[in-house]
Amino acid sequence: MRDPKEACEICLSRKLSLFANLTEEELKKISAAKNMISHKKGQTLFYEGTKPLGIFCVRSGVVKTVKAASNGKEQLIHLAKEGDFLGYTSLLSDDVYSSTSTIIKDARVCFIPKEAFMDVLRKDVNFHYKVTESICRDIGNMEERLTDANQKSIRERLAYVLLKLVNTFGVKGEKGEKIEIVLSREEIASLVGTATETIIRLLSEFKKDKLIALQGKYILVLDKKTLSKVADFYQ
Amino acid sequence: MRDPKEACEICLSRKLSLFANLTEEELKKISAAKNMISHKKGQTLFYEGTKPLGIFCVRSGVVKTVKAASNGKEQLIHLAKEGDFLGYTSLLSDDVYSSTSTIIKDARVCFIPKEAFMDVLRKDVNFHYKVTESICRDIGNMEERLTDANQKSIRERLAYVLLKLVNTFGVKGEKGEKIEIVLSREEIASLVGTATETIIRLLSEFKKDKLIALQGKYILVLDKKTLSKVADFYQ
DNA sequence: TTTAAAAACTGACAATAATCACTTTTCATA
DNA sequence: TATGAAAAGTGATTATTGTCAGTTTTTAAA
Repeated sequence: MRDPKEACEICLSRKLSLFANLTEEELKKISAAKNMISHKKGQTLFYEGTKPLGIFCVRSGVVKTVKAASNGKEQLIHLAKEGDFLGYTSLLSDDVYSSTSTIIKDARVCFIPKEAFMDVLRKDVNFHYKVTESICRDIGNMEERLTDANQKSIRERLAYVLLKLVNTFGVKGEKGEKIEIVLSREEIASLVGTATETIIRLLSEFKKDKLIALQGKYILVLDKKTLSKVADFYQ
Repeated sequence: MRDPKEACEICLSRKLSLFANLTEEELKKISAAKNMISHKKGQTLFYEGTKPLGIFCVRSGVVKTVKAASNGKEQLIHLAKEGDFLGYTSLLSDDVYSSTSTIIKDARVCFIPKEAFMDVLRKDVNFHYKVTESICRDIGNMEERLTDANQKSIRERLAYVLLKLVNTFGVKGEKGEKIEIVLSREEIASLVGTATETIIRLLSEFKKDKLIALQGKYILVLDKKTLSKVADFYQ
């Protein structure tokens, strides 16, 4: 569904994004070129293997990015929220999308065509710097995730993933912090890199140990401190 | 050991690097600011957690980059050879080094101080593009590695690592391709993300199955086709 | 409200990989 | 070339995780 545009100049999510410090003029250019589209859970923004024609900027909602392994399994690479850009690394390396992005919480997403984006990148050195800086930070994060994936047990990794989720999507309540995003057991499994059944079993162990609680579809993190310990060391 | 400088202008490795298309003037600036240092196997270029003061460019030899997991284990992140840059993502994200880089094959490495590097980056938009493009490609590679790490068995991953090594360091011989780099079983284990004993056992299986052969310290890849199959599917 | 499908969950079992406690081989150097 | 240390290799055992074959619960739509 194509929405009436909301100008980038007045967009609140923008403040959180790489566009935070663009000039009025640059924002107008992008606003003029972009589309804002409302998406329902389950809709897909782009598919692995197709060619990027621009970049996506999340106004609201949550988008998951998934990569297919050559043996058919799937890896959840990233969860994008308000202010996050999607698909720009493929655009910038002039490659096809390395992964598929799908809405998992109803979202409004702006699409900015390649030319408008590249134009700002070309003309605004500060913006280019910010982009570079952000990508370099991503590399650091990926190195850490790779290290964890290879050197830690599933139990440690799940604990770590829960802590990351609570950092990004956590909302403090009376008892513990609620992860304000619904992920199926299968999706958590694909994020951690394990079988769905293993996630189910570990979550109920964590629950038994009072590290987490379940509130309907949501996970409440009760004991971050102990969870951090579980994430770091074989107990 | 500090060496007499070899000017970037006449450096053969440069053609393989991100510096390939710099102007004469830019190269002179960098040449003037840099140091070339010869390193023996085992010496370390920089340590995880320290602040980058510039970037490293490999003239010859091989450098491994290793990251410590929070549980004390180690992950081999990258093997850099002639023409490869090291430490620039940490520099560009204004962060401490996320990993440690150590020589594993006697090397000559140039150190380019931050200011000289940033100066070229600031003034030469094309160079900045090339850097961005390269980092974005790295992101794609890391996504693939993460997916493999999480979704594949050790056997598949070892097969995949051997294929990657032969692509990068392979030299064709009469029978198969020789991986022209000496890695200990422990280092291969840290690259694949498993125990040393597991690597030893799998390598001798691969040898038994005539996928590889051992020639002293070197590994010969005999059957890339079957190895690719092993890398992709549970047999 | 019924009903079919999807998701969550459980238990048994098998497979994979880690760990430990060695032996053997290789290598550097005294 | 002797020798001690490091690396490679082996075997037995255990722990972890995956797979399969279900049941139960939840959800969405008729």
